[in-house]
Amino acid sequence: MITLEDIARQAGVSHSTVSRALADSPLVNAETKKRIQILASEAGYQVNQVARNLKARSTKTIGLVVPEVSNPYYPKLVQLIADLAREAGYSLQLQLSGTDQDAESACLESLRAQRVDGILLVSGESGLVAREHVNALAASGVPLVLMGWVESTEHLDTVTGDDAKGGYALAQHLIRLGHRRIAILGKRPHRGIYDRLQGFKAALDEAGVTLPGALQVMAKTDAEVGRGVAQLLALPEPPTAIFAYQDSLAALVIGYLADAGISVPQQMTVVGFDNLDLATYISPRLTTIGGHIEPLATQFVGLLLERIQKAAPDTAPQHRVVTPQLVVRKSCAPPREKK
Amino acid sequence: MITLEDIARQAGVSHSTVSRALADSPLVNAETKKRIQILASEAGYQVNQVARNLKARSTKTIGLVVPEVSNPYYPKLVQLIADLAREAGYSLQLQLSGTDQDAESACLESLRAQRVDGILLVSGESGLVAREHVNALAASGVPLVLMGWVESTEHLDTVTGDDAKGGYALAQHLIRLGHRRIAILGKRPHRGIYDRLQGFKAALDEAGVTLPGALQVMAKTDAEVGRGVAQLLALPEPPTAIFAYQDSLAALVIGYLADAGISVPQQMTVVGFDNLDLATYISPRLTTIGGHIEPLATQFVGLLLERIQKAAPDTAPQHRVVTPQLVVRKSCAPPREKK
DNA sequence: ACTTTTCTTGCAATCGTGTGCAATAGCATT
DNA sequence: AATGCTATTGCACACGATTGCAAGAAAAGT
Repeated sequence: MITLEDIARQAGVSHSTVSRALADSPLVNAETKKRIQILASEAGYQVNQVARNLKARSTKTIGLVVPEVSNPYYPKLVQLIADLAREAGYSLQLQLSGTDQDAESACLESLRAQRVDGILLVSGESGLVAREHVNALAASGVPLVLMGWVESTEHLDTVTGDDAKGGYALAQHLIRLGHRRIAILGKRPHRGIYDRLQGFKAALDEAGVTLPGALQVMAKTDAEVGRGVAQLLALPEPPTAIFAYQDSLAALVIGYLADAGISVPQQMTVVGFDNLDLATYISPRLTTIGGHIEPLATQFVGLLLERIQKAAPDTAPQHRVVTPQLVVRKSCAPPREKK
Repeated sequence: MITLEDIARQAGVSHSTVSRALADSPLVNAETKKRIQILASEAGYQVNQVARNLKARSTKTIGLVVPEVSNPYYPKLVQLIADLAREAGYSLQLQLSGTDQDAESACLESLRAQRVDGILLVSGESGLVAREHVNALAASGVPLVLMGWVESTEHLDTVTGDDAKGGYALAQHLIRLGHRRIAILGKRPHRGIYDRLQGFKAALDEAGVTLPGALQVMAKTDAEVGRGVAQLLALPEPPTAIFAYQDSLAALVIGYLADAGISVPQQMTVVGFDNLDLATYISPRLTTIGGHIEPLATQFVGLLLERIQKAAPDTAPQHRVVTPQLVVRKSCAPPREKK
């Protein structure tokens, strides 16, 4: 690999002059500057960022920790974050924390070792696993913003979607359509999911709609979602609408309903949450809650950049909240008349 | 940020000793080693990878260039690559080249500047944009493996899926089911798509099935896919099967068919390509071509690691090909009897 | 007691850039 | 001609870690 020194030798000057020439410093004679620049570009010189980073004590890189990227929610987020980071002149160091317990800590360690300028942490379903690591990082002054629904993080910068409001809007929508027997179906709930449910249930309560236990189904695997759907259909009084609290779940539910010969929305209303691209790929296109991911990404990156660039880092922790909205598509209809 | 020197001062030794102690070198007295290790961990010392990388002239990082991550094909690939890289002890530097023409070059420049140990390049729909950059990189000895369907890359290491075989298998499947009027629908084709079509057409040819121009629809946007579907349905003799050569397209097609009151597979057979998770989310679950992404990722990373670790870098370029397989699900049925 | 070996440690150079400071030369000012 | 100013360049150190080499002490051998 070719260095400043190599160029310097060719040009018959010192490496300092080359460094300055390539930085377009006014401290270099205009002609030699030009000459060096041409020489360097011909030689295919490329600055060694590692050395530069060491000297500059900054890497112009932000670390992004995300549980996985096979779950379609995250890629959308990653794409937005990557674009924003690039715009701001930062590289992205992606770390996938997976579902493994230790991995989240390992990711943070690695990012710290690599001296990223700041860290964006998206906690997974199991919540904030590496709590002590995060606290240590924050204490040592590494800019860090947390996304997600984790408790006891008042001392950290956070960005969160107001899932309760989303759930509320969704329930309201179903009630307005006339539904009274509404089921909830999902995988093991974590904090964010919990908020969705709370909001949803609050709206039901206000409308005087009851939610018997038989209409609340928890499934762990895809196959269990199938069994859950069958279970709901087998009830003496089956629901007229199902709230699957993630779009991918809703897609599965629609699939299993189709297996049972039930068409959506004619015979059953289904709604999801998050408004992933997936929601427009399935048929019927899904009514869901959306519009929050973009502002979440914007706030996420924006807050981190503020922390990185601010000289005074000890302002009070911020908690930014983004409100999602109802996205009405084709998966809902009024309930059929009872016969 | 705390350095070796700081620990050294606390321990009353030189920084060299600390370095050796933390590396668990046998050149340090067992007791002092222990003492230093404890001291360092208490102080929360974390090695500065930037400095270490500079000295080691290696970063234990591989760069991954991917067009985007919002197209569901890529996240699956990224996830697999990330997992493999981590297993091998490498970090991942993700770069999104987007659709912009210059961006691909910029990504490569950036990765080279950061002195990644090797580069994985996935070319986008428009083919290999940064051809001269890639050649320069390869010539300068940076390990680089290319994925994708790009012409004139015999001098580079490549990993490719045998899309022609996939297309062939798909057509065969449709023909066996009895279909004779089969439409092809897709977005602007690039090289990989081209192979899919060639294989597909070859199988049709062999079976003596003709493919009139009216049954080949190209769409640029999602909306045009809708118009394309309408167009096909409006034909005097509409097709009995549609090959949408990406799963996401197939999903859209099924959606538009539903809009027109056509049910899949009873009234129309639809097949896709790639076997994304999406294929099981939509209903009916999609018959498609799959199983290639995992081995693609394995070969991709494996070949790069071989190049990185091999002392002799001038072996002949390799071209690894992965054969995909037919995945039969629920989106196909024999054609209806003509009335 | 003297030499040789073994352990342990520190010195100093290195990786490639960036930059404060000093040095030199050229030119203008008086 | 002496002085001051400016433009240009190089020296040398710093960033934080690794590592070959030498040095010193302790132990062992004769």
